[in-house]
Amino acid sequence: MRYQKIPNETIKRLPMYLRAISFMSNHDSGFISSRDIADLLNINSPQVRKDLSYFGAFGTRGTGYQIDELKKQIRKALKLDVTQKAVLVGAGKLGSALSLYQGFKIYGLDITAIYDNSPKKIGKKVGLLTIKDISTLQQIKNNDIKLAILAMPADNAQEIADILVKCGIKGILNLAPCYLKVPKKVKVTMIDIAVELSVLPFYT
Amino acid sequence: MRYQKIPNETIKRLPMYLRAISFMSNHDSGFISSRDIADLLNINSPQVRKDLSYFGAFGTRGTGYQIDELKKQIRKALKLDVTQKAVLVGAGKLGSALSLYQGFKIYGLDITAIYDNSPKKIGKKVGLLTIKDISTLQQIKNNDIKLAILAMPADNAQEIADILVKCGIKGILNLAPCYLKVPKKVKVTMIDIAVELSVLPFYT
DNA sequence: TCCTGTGAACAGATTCACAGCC
DNA sequence: GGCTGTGAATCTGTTCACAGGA
Repeated sequence: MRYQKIPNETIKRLPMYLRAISFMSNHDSGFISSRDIADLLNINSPQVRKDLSYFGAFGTRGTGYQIDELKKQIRKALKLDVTQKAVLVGAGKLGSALSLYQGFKIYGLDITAIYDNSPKKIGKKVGLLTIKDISTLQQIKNNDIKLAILAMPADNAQEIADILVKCGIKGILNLAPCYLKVPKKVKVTMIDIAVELSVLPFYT
Repeated sequence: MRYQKIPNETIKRLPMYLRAISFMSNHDSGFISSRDIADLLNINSPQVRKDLSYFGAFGTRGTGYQIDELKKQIRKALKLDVTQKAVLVGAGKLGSALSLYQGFKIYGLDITAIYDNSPKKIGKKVGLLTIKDISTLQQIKNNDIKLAILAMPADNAQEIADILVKCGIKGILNLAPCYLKVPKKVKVTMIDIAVELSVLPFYT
């Protein structure tokens, strides 16, 4: 395989492949084909093969992909072969829902701390984590945490984002309905459920 | 303007423009330029103009777009000029967070009901809504509801989706980490926060 | 001069067809 | 026969340059 720039769209699909494989790990043969994956995600199979081929040729012609090997390769491609620590800011309903969510595990993501500014919440437990005072957010600097989830109202999200960037955070998942200004080296993904819902009527 | 197919990417950006405008409604002049919008969203201004031009030419050269008119036109393009009713399935932490979220308003989206299967929750209130028994979900058939949000575990999401489709739902926002099989005429958007987070390390 | 509207050039992503190996 | 890997063709979306009106 010659070097090619990897499309962003490919990167977005890789975690979906990983989950699809987890769904099907009960495949008795230990192998899975590009078509198996494609059917589950409603895409076509050359797409799956092309995506995977950007990272090497680890399938077997006539047989498919060995499941454990494929998982390992996708994790490696996404840099998820080491556990990635994340910090959660905001312990409202959304934040606590996320801290209890088990779906991060298959990606090797680990929510290591949760912060809030409400005195009522600080010190309380959600799952295994104790909610910490947001004014102590700088602590994360020493803990090799590269990811953050912002699950808080929009009004002081920028302020928190600035602190996170200072603490060396490299990627932010922003669930607050506002646009964050960050240095170019920091990657921000924004999810706004209202935006996603508002697009649906167009297609009806 | 001649007829052209409207890119999906354009449709995704329109609600963002709408929110950007809402942010800036305090613009004293009553006008806003493509550059104002572009700067806020970190995109470039010809993109904004091209997107808007698919739906007609409602700007004024030298001046920009009249804010109220622009809002009206974007709402119309997205079919949000009438209130779109949505039903929420799942009254866990995520579901109740959504039912209390005020951000749907600017899009004319109205959460009209919330359902759950837990006897503990049925009958309780979240905000202004009373949680209804999921076994009565068919009620929505008579109420001109075209949208649904699935905020529930993956295990019986497909079953609920089937009922929703039978009830005439045209668009589903799926927050459960599973792929839904629905007829082609039904549009499904899936949001998986773990997937979004798992993509970030690649870019670090 | 300022800013919109838009065809044309360009860049990015998907699909396809098929060679190659099990 | 079955399934992968991949260049080439196609399709989709973005950027640019500039004409033209306020």
